[in-house]
Amino acid sequence: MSDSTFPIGMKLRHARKIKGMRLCDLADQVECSEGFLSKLENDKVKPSLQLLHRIVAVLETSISTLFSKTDDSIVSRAGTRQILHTSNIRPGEGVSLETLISPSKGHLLFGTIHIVSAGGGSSGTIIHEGEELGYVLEGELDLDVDGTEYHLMPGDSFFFPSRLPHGYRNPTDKETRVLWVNTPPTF
Amino acid sequence: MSDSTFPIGMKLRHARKIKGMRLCDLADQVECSEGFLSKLENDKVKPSLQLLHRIVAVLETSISTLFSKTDDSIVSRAGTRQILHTSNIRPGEGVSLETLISPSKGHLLFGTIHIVSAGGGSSGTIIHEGEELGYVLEGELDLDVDGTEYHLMPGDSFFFPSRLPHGYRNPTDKETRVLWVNTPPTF
DNA sequence: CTTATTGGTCAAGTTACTTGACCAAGGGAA
DNA sequence: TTCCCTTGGTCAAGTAACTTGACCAATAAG
Repeated sequence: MSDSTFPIGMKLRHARKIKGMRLCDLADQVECSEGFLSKLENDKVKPSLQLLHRIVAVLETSISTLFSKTDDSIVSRAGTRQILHTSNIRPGEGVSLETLISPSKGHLLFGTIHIVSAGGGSSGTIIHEGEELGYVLEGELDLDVDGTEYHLMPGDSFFFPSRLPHGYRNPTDKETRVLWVNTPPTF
Repeated sequence: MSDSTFPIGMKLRHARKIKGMRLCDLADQVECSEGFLSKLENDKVKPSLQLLHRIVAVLETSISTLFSKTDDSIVSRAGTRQILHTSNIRPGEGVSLETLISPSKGHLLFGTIHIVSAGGGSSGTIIHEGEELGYVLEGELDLDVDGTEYHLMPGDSFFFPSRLPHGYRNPTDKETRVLWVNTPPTF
């Protein structure tokens, strides 16, 4: 039973929740039984590779993501974290990401510190599934969610479903740092 | 019915969930019916002030907190947030939770600021499903995860699967504030 | 050809919450 | 007083979503 079973249940459940599906919805689309999916999400059965394939297809994730080892460095120290510059990827945005959780996929949570330089901001309002939670550590931020703009000061926080179109900008001439957590990386 | 009823239902539900109580548990302690509490949390009835008093006593919140205006669901401002006291923790070991996410059902993310008073901390290492992410805003924290202790300073962060036994303590004589996000909301 | 094991199905059970029917107590107005 | 009506509840049946146990077809092994 529970020999060397890799615990993918929780990840599957999360992937399903992200899509707002019930077990019966998923069972419907995957064409298997609801009960089996329940047992699967509770790590009480092992699925066939074929079935698993159909499941990850519907949930829009991948088997490799599912089985990737979740990084176990528990604590990350201030100043020691990997910093990614989005301008290396898409030029001219002036946003850096300090990774709180090593983005080794398969996590349910994803956390970064958005370091938004003066005048910088996000570009394309990315719309995806999941939820976003943020907390302004330092500086100010103009956050635009679903057409409404919010001016945030240190200590303010925000929360919204990722499906709402959203973007942000730092209107000041000082750097802004925002702790940003969202559900899953979708890698 | 829904005339000028201030919507306290969700806040009550949230306060209850924080304490890990079911409707029947609360009904038991408050000495009223489960059904009435359900309707109350769904803003379908108005309670007597007496009953409400007993409820907030058990949930360790206050009527004034309950009726304080929570602004828009997306942004919550520093200093305006609901504060809950956890007391399934040993008495006198002050930990308060400042809720970042205005309580609503079905969220994937749950975020609070743990305000740990000098010498305070969690007691029973609670084990549940999901993942935990934290960031020390201010003060210091001794975090114990799966038998290993970490001493955290401001700006340090941590991340671990909730299934690992964990607890924390503030070893200093200054208040510590930790931004804490987890998934799923404590059920 | 038996006998086990694997990968499932199906329907009954459980949990936690919700809802509708009802009811006792108090407070006017006639 | 009696009648009615609102308020603040109770109680038990209903429901949504998940879980579990019994079982079964199709290989695989002896």
